[in-house]
Amino acid sequence: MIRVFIVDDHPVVIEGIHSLLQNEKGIEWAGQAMNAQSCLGFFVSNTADVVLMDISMPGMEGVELCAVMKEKYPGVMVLGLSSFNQGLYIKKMMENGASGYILKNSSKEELIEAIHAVHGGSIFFSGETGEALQAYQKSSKIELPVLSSREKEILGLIAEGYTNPQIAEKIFLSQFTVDSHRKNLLAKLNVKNTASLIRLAIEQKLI
Amino acid sequence: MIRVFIVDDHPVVIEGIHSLLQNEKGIEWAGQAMNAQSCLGFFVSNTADVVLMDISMPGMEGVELCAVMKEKYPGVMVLGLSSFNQGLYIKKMMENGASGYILKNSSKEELIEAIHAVHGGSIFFSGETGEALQAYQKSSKIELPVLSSREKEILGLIAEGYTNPQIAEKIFLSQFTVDSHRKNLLAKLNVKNTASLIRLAIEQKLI
DNA sequence: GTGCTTATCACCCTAAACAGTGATTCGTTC
DNA sequence: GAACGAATCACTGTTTAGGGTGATAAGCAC
Repeated sequence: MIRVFIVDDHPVVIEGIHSLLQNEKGIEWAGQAMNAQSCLGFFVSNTADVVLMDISMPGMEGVELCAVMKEKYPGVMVLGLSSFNQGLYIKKMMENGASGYILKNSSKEELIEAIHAVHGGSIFFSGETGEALQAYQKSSKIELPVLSSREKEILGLIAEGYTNPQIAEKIFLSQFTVDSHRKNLLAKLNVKNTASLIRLAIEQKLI
Repeated sequence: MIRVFIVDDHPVVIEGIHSLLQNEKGIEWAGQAMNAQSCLGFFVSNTADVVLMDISMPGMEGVELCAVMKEKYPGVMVLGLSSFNQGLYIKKMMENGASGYILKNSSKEELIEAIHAVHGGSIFFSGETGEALQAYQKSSKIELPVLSSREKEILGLIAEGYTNPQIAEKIFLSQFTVDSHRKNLLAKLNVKNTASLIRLAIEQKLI
């Protein structure tokens, strides 16, 4: 019987996975937590075999929690869990001792396969995340360039759907200036257009 | 022994819960406060394991107090407490680090169960509040229109940074066609430009 | 068959985005 | 005080996006 614990700051995800694992033989629901503290609190007086851990919790809470858990309870296997496919986070999780990584929208079969694999001491990556990790390790050890506060401000407004003229009016600048900032954003983040910019910004939690 | 503290601006509620918890083994009365300042003052030189917190205090005092408490004393578990079953407040409380939520008219058994659950690091919702949260979270999501497979395909390519002419070449269509699909995406998802489109698509997990 | 949706293609026009270049001011750092 | 990055503004292009309109064909539902 594999005891599974989950840490995620989204109740819906907890519920969803709980219902997926319910009635699954060989798997037992150990408990749940919505933040790192709750998780650590649980393990003071309880234990589990596998911890499903959301790594995109506020700040680096997921990644740090993983490190703490593996230091205190090395026998507990950590399976990273996130909404999207992000190389940087996956890599950090693995460096901190995680045993695998799957997406929240994984199928029930994949989830259960991952839990069994990890419990048996294997490393498990769902197909997509494996590709992301490889892609990340190949290409980008690129530290995110530092964005100035003005650039972050404009990036946020772009993401909200404002055009350059609208942004210019909104924050009392020339549209030439907004245009410049926008081009600098594209250059700094090494993307070619708005679509890529917004996607990168969201994935890197810049907005 | 779980030390329970209560914050509520209604003396009657404090008294009522005090008497409910009196003589309950495993639970100790840590103290009480009638506003946020008093509560913070108490925790300067004292502590508790679980704080029952009225979130419908004047203004947003409850919600804000919750955030402050969890920042200063993350080990203290906050259990939201209110007369009404209001999704928005529940959601805000949870976002600010609360571990659960119950109604003031909950039974003694439910109250005690909630305190133990929260103290153990779990999340606890009384049945009704759970429904309210779900209802709220549903309503906060947009009724997503159905996208055709072609539209989803093109949406994905847009998100990867391809322009319309590039997409047209890639999937052997006229760029007029790609243009049409793109405009339909904007119309269906009710957004005005690429930035909003990509943001919505990611947030709604369309890509 | 009639109506509906999807998928395809076409054109016109305006607005916005993107590319390149260069400039001034201001504050900080060395 | 020289060097640097930030923030600002300016001009000129080309490309792309977005708004509007309309058409044809295939497939499905009633």
